Amino acid sequence: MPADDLIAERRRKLDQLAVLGVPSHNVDFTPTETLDGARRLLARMEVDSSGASAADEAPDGPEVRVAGRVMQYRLQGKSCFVHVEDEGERMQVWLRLDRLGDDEFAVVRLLDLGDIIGVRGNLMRTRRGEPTVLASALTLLVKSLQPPPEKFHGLQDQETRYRKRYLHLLSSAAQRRHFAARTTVVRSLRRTLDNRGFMEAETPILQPIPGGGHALPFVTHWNALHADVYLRIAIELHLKRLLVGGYRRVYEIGRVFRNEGLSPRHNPEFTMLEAYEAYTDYHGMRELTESLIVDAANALGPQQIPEQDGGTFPCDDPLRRSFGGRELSLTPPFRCERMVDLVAQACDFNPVEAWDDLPERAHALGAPVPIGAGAGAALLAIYEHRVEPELWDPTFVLDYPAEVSPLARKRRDDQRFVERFELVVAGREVANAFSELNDPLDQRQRFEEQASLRAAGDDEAFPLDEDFLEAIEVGMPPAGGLGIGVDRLVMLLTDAATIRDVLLFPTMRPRHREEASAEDVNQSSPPSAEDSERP
RNA sequence: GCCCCUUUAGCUCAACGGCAGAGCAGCCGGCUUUUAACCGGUUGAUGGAGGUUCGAUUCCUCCAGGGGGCACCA
Repeated sequence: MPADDLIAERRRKLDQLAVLGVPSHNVDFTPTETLDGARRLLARMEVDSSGASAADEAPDGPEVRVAGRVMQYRLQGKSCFVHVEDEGERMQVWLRLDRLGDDEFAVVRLLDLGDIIGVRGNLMRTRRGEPTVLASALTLLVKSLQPPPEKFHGLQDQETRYRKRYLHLLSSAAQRRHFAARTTVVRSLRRTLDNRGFMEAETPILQPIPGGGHALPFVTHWNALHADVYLRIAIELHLKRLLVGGYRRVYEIGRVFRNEGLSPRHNPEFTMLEAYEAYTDYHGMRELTESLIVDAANALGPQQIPEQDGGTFPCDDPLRRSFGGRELSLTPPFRCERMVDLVAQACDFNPVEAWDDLPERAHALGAPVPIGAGAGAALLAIYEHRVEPELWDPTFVLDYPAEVSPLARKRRDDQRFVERFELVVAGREVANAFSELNDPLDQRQRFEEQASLRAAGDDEAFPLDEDFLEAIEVGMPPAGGLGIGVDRLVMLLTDAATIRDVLLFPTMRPRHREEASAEDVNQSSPPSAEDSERP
């Protein structure tokens, strides 16, 4: 039956309800118990009465009011069982003609899966032992006009799951728990930072010059100024300005936007945590990173972890987790290695000694090196090609080539490297941090190197940001800075295979060409500034 | 951007190139302790456009969406 017919059928029921004088949307119903609370109340009552009233001829238990969405509906003549669901809990409701009377039972006959109802009634157990509210009054709170997903198999279609997440969520308690876990992680990140005296800041998303990361920005248009502006690709440069302004510890958890394709690990908009602390360096950030991750894992609690024979066993240590069918240990302290040492172990040469040969060696190893790349970029390419995918348990990879780190402070003992680490877990980068460059002369020089890369065609090289340089010239305290891809961290901690499984509303292509062109029309004739003047 | 897979009823799934089936949901009828309730009846579909063929859900081409991989990317 076409969807339109199913909707028409439900609208027909609205008309019938109107004839009965029953509003389709009611607001004056206040539950006395959550479904879980009602269940516990029943259990408590049974304990208090020493089980004496558990017999099937038992009188009614305490009266409650509960509400929820109708997920199952079993009408049998003059009696009807429904399961309502709310906050991930389900509870059976028993609607009987002899309790409700003809008028309200007529409403029962017009119920559909997906409706939201409120029930006043008494707690009891049915013959099969199921906790049940035996209804003495029924209030239709919301009539649903759309057919819900299949009640047993749920919503299987990946595309619909992503595009209509509300359907996915309402048909799957497991999904709701999954996304609640994301909130638990984010809340834990904030708590860890707040406890350490960090101040949460909100900095601009619309920026005249996008900076702080290697990425292409989205461009948008500011009508009033007849000027293009960019959506931020990183938070970094504004948080550093706040250090100049005198805050000692600042952070932001917010959305950044990168003009890239989609993949299981990439969404064009994603959530970044960046934190900056004065008078410390990347070693301080290392300690902070470890705490953030350990705290988040502990906040999530234990998880089933995989066994060699393919099974799983429950483990009460939240730091022993499962990812992709393999055990992952987040037990601190995390391993800590210099990039050059890791490369030396994986290949049979010392990259520091072979410095000038690195582009050639990278090429020989099949590591993709950008054209015109120097030794530093080649070292990074070798590392990413040969080492990074093999790192499983958390590993801090220290001391990146200066060439690929234009915002990090150089090592005093070797100017070819900067004080920077990335934390790699399960072959993926989860965090990136460095001792922040606060020498304006060095910073200007690095920007100029980037500018020449830009001129050579690297459109992801950093643009020179004069306003930022001016801020650094005022004087930024020595500081450590940290960035964590929150979505990827959540993936790790919740064993999610794709970033879309940790984003409530992942970016999707417009479904039809018509949709896309409709947006084009809007963009080509935006409302003028005069038309949209605020009151 | 490239390669592979995929798209059948509102949902979940079938169908050697030969009349497109089922379960759930819906509709009609029955049923006052059901549990994916049950019983009888019933409505409803091949992503879009071409092509090959007597005949296309099936084979081919193109387009669109989705999934996976590569590349880009952190």
